[in-house]
Amino acid sequence: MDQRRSPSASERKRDPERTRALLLEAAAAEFGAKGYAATRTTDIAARAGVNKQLISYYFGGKEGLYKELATSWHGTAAEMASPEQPLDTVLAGFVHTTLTDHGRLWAWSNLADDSPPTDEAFLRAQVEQMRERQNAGELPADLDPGFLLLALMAAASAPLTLRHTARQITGEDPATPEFATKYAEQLALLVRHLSGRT
Amino acid sequence: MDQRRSPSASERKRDPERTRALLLEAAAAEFGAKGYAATRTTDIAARAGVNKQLISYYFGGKEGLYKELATSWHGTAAEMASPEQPLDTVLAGFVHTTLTDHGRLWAWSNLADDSPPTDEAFLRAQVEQMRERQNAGELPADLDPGFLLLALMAAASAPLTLRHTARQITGEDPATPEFATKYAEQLALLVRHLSGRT
DNA sequence: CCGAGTTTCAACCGCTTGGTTGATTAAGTC
DNA sequence: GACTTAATCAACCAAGCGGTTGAAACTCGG
Repeated sequence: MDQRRSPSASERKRDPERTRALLLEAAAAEFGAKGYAATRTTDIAARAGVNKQLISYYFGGKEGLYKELATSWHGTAAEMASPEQPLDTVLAGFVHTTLTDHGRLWAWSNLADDSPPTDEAFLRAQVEQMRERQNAGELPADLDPGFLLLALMAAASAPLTLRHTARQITGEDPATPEFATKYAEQLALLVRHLSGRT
Repeated sequence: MDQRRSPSASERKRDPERTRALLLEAAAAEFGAKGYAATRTTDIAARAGVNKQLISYYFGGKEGLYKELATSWHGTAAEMASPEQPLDTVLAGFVHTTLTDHGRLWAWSNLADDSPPTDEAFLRAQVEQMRERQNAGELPADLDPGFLLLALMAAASAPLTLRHTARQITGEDPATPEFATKYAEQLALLVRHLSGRT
């Protein structure tokens, strides 16, 4: 399986792990760009630079590849769940994941009926964090923490979920780091108003 | 559906307008539920209760049907653009369009690369309205009105764009009128905090 | 350097897709 | 009531889909 040995490894001709990684990366890009249904396995293989049969060989087909991605996403989400950082930093991090292939994949899977990448633990932790921020006076206490989290997450992912609308409103391409940074700053200002401090 | 005609209309055998309407309605439901790529013309025809060839006959195919829907949506959006209503009312209206087939269609088209339903005039008017609300002290003036509008629209459509996430956070089905009402109330509270009034 | 096992690929397959065809039925006209 | 036009349908089709096959290319222990 994994003979990740030192010598002659740099330009190995056959390298299954590298092939797997290439396929996962390519699949994230394709699925993220067009959604599951519109994605062609041929395109994934072409982007990865390998034969399309390898999708079946390594992942058991298109769906297996998709599910592997959906689960691997959990890790990405969790590492962003900074425990006690200021809220605007957390939001900024969230805004920036908007630009990644995994972020786009997450948006697609939220709309579709298919298996949602259930990372309930992560979400529960985030709700709890909201409640703490409310207790600390950082956020208004009369709001339901769950709904508040939902609204903030949705607002943060606007460049992704409302991509065309965002472009029409601002005249800029929302899929750029510059846009994300600027938008995150505005969100920081917004939550500052929420906390009562002008 | 609506047989609003006087003579012998109740059970007409051939009725092209009715057929067109049935197809449009069915297409909105199917496209809204699964997105363009995953929708099968056979399913649309079956839901409408007509032969699938009529899609080509009346709309020139699947894509023509989709585009017809995308343009007809503009009207729906515009009528919601209430000129001088309180902001929370506007937001509540927006939250509730989340439940409609057209709303779901809008969400899908925002993610996809395909022709965005450009209703620029509507959006420009909304931005201008934001600016007025800022001048009136209803909203903080140090925020960019475009970004503010974007954030509020994204937050309002959270039950739609972050459907699974919303369900996991709240434990309820976000696609119900009850949820929309409750969520709209929370948003109203939120914007009240934004305006500075506790 | 050989043989066993792994990794890769070109070619192919059955199925589903969106769309078309040609015929059938109803409505309007004189 | 024959003729024309519009509306509807069942059957069919080429193209594209995801997936499989069987063998070639490679790696590595002996």
